[in-house]
Amino acid sequence: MIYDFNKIEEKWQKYWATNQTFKAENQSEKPKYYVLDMFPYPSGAGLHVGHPLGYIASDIYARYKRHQGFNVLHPQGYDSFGLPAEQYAIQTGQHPAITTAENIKTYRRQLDQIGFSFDWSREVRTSDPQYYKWTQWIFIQLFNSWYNNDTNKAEDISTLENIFATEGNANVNAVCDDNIAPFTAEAWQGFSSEDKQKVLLQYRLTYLAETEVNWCPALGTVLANDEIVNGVSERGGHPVIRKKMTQWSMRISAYAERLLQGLDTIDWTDSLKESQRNWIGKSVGASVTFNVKDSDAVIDVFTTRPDTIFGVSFMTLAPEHELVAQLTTPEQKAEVDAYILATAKRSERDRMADVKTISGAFTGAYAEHPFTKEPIPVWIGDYVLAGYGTGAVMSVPCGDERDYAFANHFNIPIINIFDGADISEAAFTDKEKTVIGNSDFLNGMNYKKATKRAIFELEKIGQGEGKTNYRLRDAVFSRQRYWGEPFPVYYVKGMPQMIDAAHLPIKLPEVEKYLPTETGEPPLGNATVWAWDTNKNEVVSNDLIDNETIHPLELNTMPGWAGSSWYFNRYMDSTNTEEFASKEAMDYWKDVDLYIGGSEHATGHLLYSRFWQKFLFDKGVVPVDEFAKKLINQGMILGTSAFVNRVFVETGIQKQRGVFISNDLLGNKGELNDDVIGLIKKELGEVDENDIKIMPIHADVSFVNSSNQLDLEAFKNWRVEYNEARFIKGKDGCFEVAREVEKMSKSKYNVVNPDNIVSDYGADSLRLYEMFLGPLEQYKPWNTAGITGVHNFLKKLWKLYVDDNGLKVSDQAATKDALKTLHKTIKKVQEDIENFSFNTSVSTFMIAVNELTTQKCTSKDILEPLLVLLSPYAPHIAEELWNQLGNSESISTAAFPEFDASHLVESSKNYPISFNGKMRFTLELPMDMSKDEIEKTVLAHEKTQEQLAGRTPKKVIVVPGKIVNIVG
RNA sequence: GCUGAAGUGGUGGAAUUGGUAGACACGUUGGACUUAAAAUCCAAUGUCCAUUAGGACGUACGGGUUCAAGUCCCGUCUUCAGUACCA
Repeated sequence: MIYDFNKIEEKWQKYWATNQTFKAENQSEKPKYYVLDMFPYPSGAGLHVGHPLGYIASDIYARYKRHQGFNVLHPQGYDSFGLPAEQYAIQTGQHPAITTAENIKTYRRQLDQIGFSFDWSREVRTSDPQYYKWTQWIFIQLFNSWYNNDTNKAEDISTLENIFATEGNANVNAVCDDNIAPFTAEAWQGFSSEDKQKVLLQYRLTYLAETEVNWCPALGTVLANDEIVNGVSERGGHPVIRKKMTQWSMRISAYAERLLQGLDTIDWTDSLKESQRNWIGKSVGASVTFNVKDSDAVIDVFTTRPDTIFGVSFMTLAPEHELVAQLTTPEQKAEVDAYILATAKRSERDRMADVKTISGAFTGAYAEHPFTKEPIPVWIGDYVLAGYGTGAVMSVPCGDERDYAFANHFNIPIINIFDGADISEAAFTDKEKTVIGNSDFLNGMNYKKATKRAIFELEKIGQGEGKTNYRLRDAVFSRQRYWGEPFPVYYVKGMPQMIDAAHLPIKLPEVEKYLPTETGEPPLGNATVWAWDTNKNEVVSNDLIDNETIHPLELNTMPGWAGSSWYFNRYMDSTNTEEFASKEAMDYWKDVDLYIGGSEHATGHLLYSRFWQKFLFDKGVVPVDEFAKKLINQGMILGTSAFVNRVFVETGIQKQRGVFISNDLLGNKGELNDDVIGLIKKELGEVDENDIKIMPIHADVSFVNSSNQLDLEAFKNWRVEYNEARFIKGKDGCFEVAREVEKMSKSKYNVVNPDNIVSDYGADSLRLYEMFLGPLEQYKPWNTAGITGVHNFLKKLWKLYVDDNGLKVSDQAATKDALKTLHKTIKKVQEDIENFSFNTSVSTFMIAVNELTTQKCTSKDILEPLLVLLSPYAPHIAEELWNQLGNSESISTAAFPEFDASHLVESSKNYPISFNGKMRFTLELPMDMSKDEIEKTVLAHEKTQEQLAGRTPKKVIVVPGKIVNIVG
């Protein structure tokens, strides 16, 4: 009987589906364990071999936990709103829901054939109205909440209204917009409904505000900071500009401190926590108020170095700062205006790329030093960012490199306020070695003391206080797209109103075109049935809008991260129509025990999800305030791209035909030698050698064999322009390509599809091989050639159980050697799984099978438990053999074999005998031999005498059970 | 610049507490079987020297600690990822 993997795998996949083997129950006597993958966006290209890597790892863990007796929740779903489906809709007119459904079908087929133990009964799709109903519901909860700094949690907006009605807003300690005008209780009661709504909007956890956003004209939408890479859009690489727009924002900044503190309570990778810490960007310092000479205006700054306040020799405002126009003197106006215009023209990208150029302008105004009352010139400069702190800094050139450079450039005096520091060449920035001088009451103090004292003195004169600043900005939540969650929002007199949760979901309307409207409104502006009837509580035609009972609906949709910020909770009770998930289900499953996904989500999905979880926790909706206890990042599988070297002659002949040269004819850096130039001339005729250029061009990796040789016919037929291609072949008559490791991507023609691997080698081979490639978290290149190794292993394993006559497993008692092999394997595999070191356990299985084959082991006592060990990794073959051994139940819940150390006890050890630390020979000695005896035996040995060649050893180190080292 | 991760044969990688560096695979070479090929099996395979016995060198580089260092300490270099004037 041969190992017919295709048949076996199909059989068991069917069995698992029919018997709902992996369906998790919300009640169980067993302890719970929740294993989650980051759910995929179902793209049109389908899965490539890189995608399942993390899924295989989590599946192994989930299956292992089932063997350990846990009730395991291991769900899967789709993050199915997104840009590619919409772009496709724009191009083809095909509704994104249709393409999305098709893509999901492909994904499901591909996932099923790899044999994952997902509980598909809990599948979620973010674009399903039954799912986004609850995304909209959460949005409403956020709208109806404010953040109370006194209780340090989100509270219902009604508690805030009560405070306003009884005492005004003077004593409210809330996270809110800047510059909210103070009002009394009487004033509040006198406000119109619109005025009240305007005020409340400044406190709500999601709010409408005019914000400067990253507008991408090519995509017709706003992008979040983490959707922009190097100044261009992450998807598509289109340019991004700054633009002011009214947008929904999420007051994530309210949770900055808790998001930071929470990191200490969760077991996530250090690098990931570090990126979140940097993103939150906490800095402790002081806010300082500078009065302006001859003006009522004051300039607020934030500084982390209040101890250097006597070193201030100028102030710098961001060019966009609101006071600039007011402060600029008539004499300086022309210069300042010109500077503002120049910086506005520079894109964000230019400003970032060009850090070294110092530029700025003097406003003509002077601020007043809070203590010395000396005048301080006020400058503007684009090294100060409008978006951070107050958009203004007190410049201390002696203690800050940027201020130093700026002062030098514009010949502004530099005051040295550090004792014993040399600032003739550069600023002195070492906080630890700081001794303040030339600073009145701060003289002689170190950084810590001086900081405290400076804040104390500032508070005394009412011109400053200690302050903590966070870099984390509120997140823009509106997108000008079609394929996203609609907001449950309509507008009355320009003020946003929430639709009652009872009427959710508000479904996406049909539109004819998925592009922005001609007036520049988002795609939903094309919808003709997109108005809210407040009497009937339903969406009605726009024609009926009367602004009395029928009002326009919001035209923006929610961003990609909306649906993914809470899906892990929905899996706990995904079909619930009454609640987002039942309390019982959430109390049982609580949180994700193991979350596996890519590190690219560090400051996007993983931060927003933690924010929403904390908010929902504050509202009593979820039972824990961190959603994932442990998180592991899987590395990426990279593609090995193939390049054909195209010979290109600058004068332009031969262009259309294309002449290619084998890679082995070129030097390491692609250089040409005389012989090769001769060959090229033979092919192209007389050309000037200096005009010959070699251009590597991507070739599809499927045309290339494992020896890097190109299938010329396949390449010629690939594209019309290559039909007539000519090839200068290499030394062995073959045509060789150059190879390079790159990200796996369709555009690089290096994608390897798992479907082919599964049909050629089977899902078990694919699973094992993906794990065998290397440590889970590492980036590593894919090389299909190596898969024969694990495939051979499975064939060998099969032969251990089955031969030409069928099953050959016997009831014979296990030999000592076989027991040792088994228990060694149990120990190692268990340790490996718990350390997520899946690559080494594959090796361990190989060693076990090699050993048992040598031992000619047929004992059921050995071979049956071995299947349980293997089943998380290669579940199909394990189920099949388990079944053939006479088990009627699935292997998936069989108990994990118990390790018994007694089988590993050795009676002797093959000691390495070293001389001066260098191993020379080994010597078999009994384990119970004493140290002295070992030393005596080793010294008496003839090989030792040979090594010593008459010398007397100075010292002999004996570590029983480990090593003997002779020094001398 | 800062932060994080890493650097071991031709390749992927192993060595969990300092104790036989290169497990396990791929590839390569040789052999068996075969008319041949595939499949399978066996053997060799870090580099260099040596007919053998054996020896020298060897975990990015330079130092150090130790009987013993891929592993610990100090310094340097390189690669990858994230971040980017954050006051």
